[in-house]
Formats: sequence, C-alpha cells, structure tokens
Amino acid sequence: MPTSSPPAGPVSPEVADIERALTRITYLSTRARQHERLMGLAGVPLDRAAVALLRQIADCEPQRPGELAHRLGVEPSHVTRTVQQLQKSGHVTRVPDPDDRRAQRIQLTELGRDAIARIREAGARGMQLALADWSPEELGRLATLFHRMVDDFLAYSKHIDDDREQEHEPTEAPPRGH
Amino acid sequence: MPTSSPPAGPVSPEVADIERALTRITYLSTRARQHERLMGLAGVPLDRAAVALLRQIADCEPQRPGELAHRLGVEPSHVTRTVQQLQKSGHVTRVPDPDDRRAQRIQLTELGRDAIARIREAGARGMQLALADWSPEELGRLATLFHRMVDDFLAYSKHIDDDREQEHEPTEAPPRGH
DNA sequence: TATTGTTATACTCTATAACTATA
DNA sequence: TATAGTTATAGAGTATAACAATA
Repeated sequence: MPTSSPPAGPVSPEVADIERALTRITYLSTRARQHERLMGLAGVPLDRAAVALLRQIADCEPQRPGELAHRLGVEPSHVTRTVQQLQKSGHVTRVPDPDDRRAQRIQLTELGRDAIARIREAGARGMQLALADWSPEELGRLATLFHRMVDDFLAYSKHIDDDREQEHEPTEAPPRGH
Repeated sequence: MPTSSPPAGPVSPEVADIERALTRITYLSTRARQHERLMGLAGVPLDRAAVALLRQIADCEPQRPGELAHRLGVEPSHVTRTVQQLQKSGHVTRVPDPDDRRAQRIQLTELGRDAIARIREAGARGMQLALADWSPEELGRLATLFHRMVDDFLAYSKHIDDDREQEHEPTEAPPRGH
C-alpha cells in the first residue's frame, strides 16, 4: 500500500493561487486578536469555540450533539464541553430527543439567537467596509463563486470520508476494479 | 466613548453570504483531522503552527522574527518557539542580520523549501479534485476575485491597526481631516 | 452488542509577563 | 531609554481514552 502517493498531475496556477489566499486568510482570521475585535464590535463575550458551535447550531436547530460534532469536524466530547458552557451562559437549552432517549437536542435561546445575529452582523459589516470599493456586481460574482467553492469542498470532503469508511468496514459487495 | 457601536447601516446579502461561507470553511480547514490528512498527502510531518510559519517564511525570506510575528498576527514569543522547533527539525536556519545585531533573519533550508512545496502542492491538488467540475474560466474568475478580497482584507486590517496606534500615541502633527 | 453521549485527562497552540541584549 | 528578541509560564481549544446509558 503506497503511503505517500506520488504526484499525479499538474495543478493549475489559479488553484495554486486560491490555495495560498485561502490558507493566509484562514490563519489570520482565526487569531485571538481578530476574535476579540469582533466580539467587541458585536458586544458579545464568547470565546472562539463557543462562537463556532453557536453558528452551527443556528444553521439548523435543534440538533443532536453528535451531528454538531460531525458538521464541525470535531470530536463529540468537545461539543459536550462547549454546550455545557453555552448552557451556563444562557445561550442554548437542551430539549429531549423524541426519537432517541440517549440524546438531547440543542436549541438556541433568545439570548443565543441575538448573540449570533450580532456576531454575523458585525463580521459582515467589517467585510463590507473592507470591500467598500467593490461594485454590487463584483460582490455578487464573488459570493456566487465562493459559495459554490465551499459547497464543493464540503461535498468532496464527505466523499473522501465515505471512501475511508469503506476501507475499514468489511466490504459487503466484492470490490471491483482499483 | 461609545463601546458597543450602534448599527450603522444595512449589510448587503452578498457580503453576509460571503461572511458565512468564509467562517465555515475557515473553521473546517483548521481542524486537526484536515491537517493530518494534508500532511499525509504531502509526506511532511509538521504541526499546524510550524506549517503556518513556514509558509510565511517562504513568502519572503530571509525575515526577522518580529516581522514574521507581525505578518502572522501572533506574538513574537510564539515565533521564537516555533522557529526553534523548525531549526531542530532542519527546516530553517538563522543568519545574522547585517543591519541589527539584536536580530537574526530566518531562512529556509533545502528541506524546508521542499516541505513547503509539497504541502502547497498537496493542498492545491486536493482543491483541484474538489473543483474538478469547474471550467478554467470559472476558476480564473474565482482566483482573481478571491485574491483581491484577501488583499482588501489585509489592507483594511492594516488601516484599522494604524488608527488604533494613533489613538494611543501622542499626536506629533495636528490631525487634519481624517 | 452497537451507538450515542459524557467525564477525565492530556496535548497543541498561542498569549502574557518577566527578562536580556543591542540600538 | 526604546526596541527586538527570548525564556518561562499559563490559558484556551481540542483530541484521546475510559465509561455510562440507551438502542
């Protein structure tokens, strides 16, 4: 089994460019300073872990902890911990899962809903200022392309995970090819 | 001095959309699992902190530790620590700064140069696969817009920092306009 | 027995504070 | 005295491992 797969073909310069830009902005935007600035603007005192989780909950609630962990790409124990904090601070509540008594679904409170709205608003407002020179058409094009890129990344990532799962599971059907 | 600044105007839906997509991909791409996968593909055993620093060094070498810290948005002590690791592992060396004997500039070794090339290649290759359906024109448009977005973010961020500095420093010249 | 979630623990990454050396 | 860097320390964020409860 070849561990370090050999180069398989050239990479387009555009993609290489995107890769650099994305890693750069990714690192910068996850620094503590940046986070503090955002929390200051939003008037919300939450740490980074809590914000990431709260965003995910807001996207589709009520959700089970396991589902949240999966979507965020973190371990379930981390979700447990962070949910407990958010519960103490009054940003989320738990409601029993009608289908499975092992689980409890996580739901935003009014405070949590308000917090996430402020955070998103503050973040978007900062971007708006940074991109003040852009025409509405340019912004629209970027939004469309970027959104599509993220969707494709997520789909590809899911695809990879499924493949990896198959490798470890006993194959039910005989493997064909490859 | 108003601490929680009141809403100052509407945010365009496009920008709000970009903000969501960016934070999502940002969080996911900085998870440990994702990093391990990348290192596996690249055949390079480096932790996240080391990779971030190595990328920055590769962008413009040789650089002083303070400059690296500034560009990465981290504290100088973190750079010190990470450079020491990279030096032990043979990815960077230090050369005396001719202009300032307090500092030593950081430079990639052959191993370091190779490592960063592999990492970038592996990252870009993964993206290429995820975006396999895109036409070259679409990729080009995204690359252009995205690159410009990142540049504008950096410029805006610098602008903010400068303003903050001025607030704390005694003004030397009388402030004119704004 | 398998799945879901939690508790306990440890490790990685990064910041803060105190210190050193040169400017 | 101010600046650049380092050392020492601590904290936040997240993973791993062991466990409990329900399916």
